[in-house]
Amino acid sequence: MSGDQVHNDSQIDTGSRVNDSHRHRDKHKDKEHKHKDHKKDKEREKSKHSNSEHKDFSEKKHRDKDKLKHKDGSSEKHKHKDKEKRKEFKVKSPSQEDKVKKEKENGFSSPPRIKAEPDSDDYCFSPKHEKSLKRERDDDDTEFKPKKIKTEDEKKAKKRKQEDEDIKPKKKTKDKDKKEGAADGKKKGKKEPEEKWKWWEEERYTDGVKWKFLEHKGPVFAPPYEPLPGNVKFYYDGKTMKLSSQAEEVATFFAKMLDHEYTTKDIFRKNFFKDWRKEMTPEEKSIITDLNKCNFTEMHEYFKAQSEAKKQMTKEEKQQIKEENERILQEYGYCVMDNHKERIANFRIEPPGLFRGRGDHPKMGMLKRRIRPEDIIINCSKDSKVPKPPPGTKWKEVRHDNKVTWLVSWTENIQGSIKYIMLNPSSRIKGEKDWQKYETARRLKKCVDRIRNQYREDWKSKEMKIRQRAVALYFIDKLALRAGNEKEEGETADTVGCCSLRVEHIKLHPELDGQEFMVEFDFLGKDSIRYYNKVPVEKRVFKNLQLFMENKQPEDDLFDRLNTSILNKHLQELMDGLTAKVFRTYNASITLQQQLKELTTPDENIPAKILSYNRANRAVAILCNHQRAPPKTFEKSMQNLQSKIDAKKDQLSDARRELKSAKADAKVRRDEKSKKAVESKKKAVQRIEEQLMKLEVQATDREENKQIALGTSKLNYLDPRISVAWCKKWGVPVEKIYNKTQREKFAWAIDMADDDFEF
DNA sequence: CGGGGGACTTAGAAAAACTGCT
DNA sequence: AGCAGTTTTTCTAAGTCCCCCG
Repeated sequence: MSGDQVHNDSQIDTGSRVNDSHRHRDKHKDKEHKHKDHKKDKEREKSKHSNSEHKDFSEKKHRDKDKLKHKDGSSEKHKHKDKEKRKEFKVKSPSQEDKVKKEKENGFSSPPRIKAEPDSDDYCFSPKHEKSLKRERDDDDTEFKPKKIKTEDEKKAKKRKQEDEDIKPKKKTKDKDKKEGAADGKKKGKKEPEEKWKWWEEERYTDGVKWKFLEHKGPVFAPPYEPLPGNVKFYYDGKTMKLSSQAEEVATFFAKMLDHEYTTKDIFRKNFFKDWRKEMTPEEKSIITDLNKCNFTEMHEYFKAQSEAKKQMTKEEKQQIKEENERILQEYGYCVMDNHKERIANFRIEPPGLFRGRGDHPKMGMLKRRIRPEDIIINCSKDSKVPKPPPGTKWKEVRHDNKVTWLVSWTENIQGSIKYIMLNPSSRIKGEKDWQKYETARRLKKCVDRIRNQYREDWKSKEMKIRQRAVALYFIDKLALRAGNEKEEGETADTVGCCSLRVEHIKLHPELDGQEFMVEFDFLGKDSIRYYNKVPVEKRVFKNLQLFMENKQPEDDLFDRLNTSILNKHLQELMDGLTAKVFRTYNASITLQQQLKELTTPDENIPAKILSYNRANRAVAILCNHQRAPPKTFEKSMQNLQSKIDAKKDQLSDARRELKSAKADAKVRRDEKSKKAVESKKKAVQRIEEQLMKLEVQATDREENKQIALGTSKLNYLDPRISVAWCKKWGVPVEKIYNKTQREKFAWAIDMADDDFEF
């Protein structure tokens, strides 16, 4: 952990980093000039500049010189094709695999080190289970009731428990009833008393198998299109025009978005119009030739009125809708996987609409078409009840693939990618993976010093490729950059990650703001969020960057001999399971842990502790560049808070004044009653002071959080056990840190982390 | 070995739900 | 009760990484 400090210092700060240019849709627009042929350019560049590249690597010349050689070089690592080891859960050849798997922490093979409990040993599997898939769907080994046993769960460990509440997959049958949801109608009041299934105390599948039994009801489709009432007109070129249902539907998509800025964007309009015309009848097509002559305002008004009306609905009506939703949730929102009822994340098929990518997306405005049953692939187990397609339709395919976790998939028409319906984060299948992710990051912690030393050595390598790899890895480690896969030109917004950085994305300053060897980063990352940062780097890195940039055009790749696949292959050799993103997880979690240590003051009250927690969380969010648009109501809400604070201050001075006079009074009168009065005034002052403090803390927290999004890191990067341990250590209720959903997702951590957990 | 497909994680915005007033 | 403000949930785009194929 000591080794981390070095890094952490630089990682934390970054006050300068978040700037107000939240998302730069346009910023790079001009330079976005034809990267079209960028890829080819790159090749060209390589040969063109090959000389310069070599000058430093004299004896390597022949090696680097021509691409052929170059390729050989890379093929070295290629031989490690036997990433079998990585594939721990894959079907393995029994022999060599065994030793490998030993190392696996939550790795689905070795006895889970879970609570590191001494007594859990006897529960370690005897080798024989080993390849057997545990978790048969023995419908009834219910016997055992996992009670709350926290510490002495030795016993629980040995047997697999089965939650009483979980259903018996077999018998569940067609109870479409489910009115129970509606029955005890009173919102959250429902009973939820059942014991939760502790999947983390069970054995895991060791081979690629993800489940043995899977049954579900299939997806919920988007409601069919309801044509507009006759009085809502569309006008073309000033004249009213009745559209065919098909064309009208697409028109409504546009009409609904009318007050969005992007309906004014050229690309959006162009893409929309093109796709809209495809939906028109030949007549419509011949008439409607110019989007600018289309008038959607009546439609737009109509939808506004609709949503207004919806808000005005009576309580009863709203309640009814709510109940209907609950019914659908009960019917379609759950599946049975291996004896347990699990929540599905997104059981509704995405409705049709106009695609809006993030940032400057070349496909914005295109029509996202309606998904029909014929587009849907169902995945479930052979012995389950296969979901029925809506009457008169069929599924595209029903398959039974238990090597994947999805229940439903379809191909989306904008990018041609596959979309899935999968389980909720609270499910076993997601939770195990999440847990495993943090275990991998903790393994990195054990060898990160070695890896850092190695890449520092590699900065001096004679091979260009290795130097590039080493510098890129340094950025990934120090700055928590994403790997940066290459993307297809023209298919998506122009964003980059580490390996895909271009020369134009960094500036070198031999000296800046009084510091030497500064690198200024400015690029659009995932979701077109701008990354802007000025960092001092080591001299060697700086020199290398100069070298990499020599004789290149701004639009050339900075690391022209590197890509994520090369990098990850290398990482895989350094540590089993290591990939670029593990560094983000590791650095995020270790930063949280270290910041919590640093910021928590033992005798502070709970609100102050929570502020410290949020600050630690914030340090991570800044490191990972998790930004958000400042809430529209931010200024106002800040003002409100401030006036609350002012009011509270007034109240406080009033209370103090009263206390004073009560004291004086007591001094004079010296009776019991006045003494009591003093006491109560004192209490009041104290109470108000506390309230004031709370408000002030809140204000600070909010201000500091203006454009920082904490959620992403909390949900995806911070080992929840660190937070849970911190809560336990300082007596902060875990609900203060995690809301209900989050507690469900992190149930495993809440259950297993003690106050002394160390990442 | 490079390109593409596939599966799964990570991401911020928007919608919906909730809360605490007045 | 209606709201304004805040928090939670939903939504789905956009990444990562692996595998397979030719």
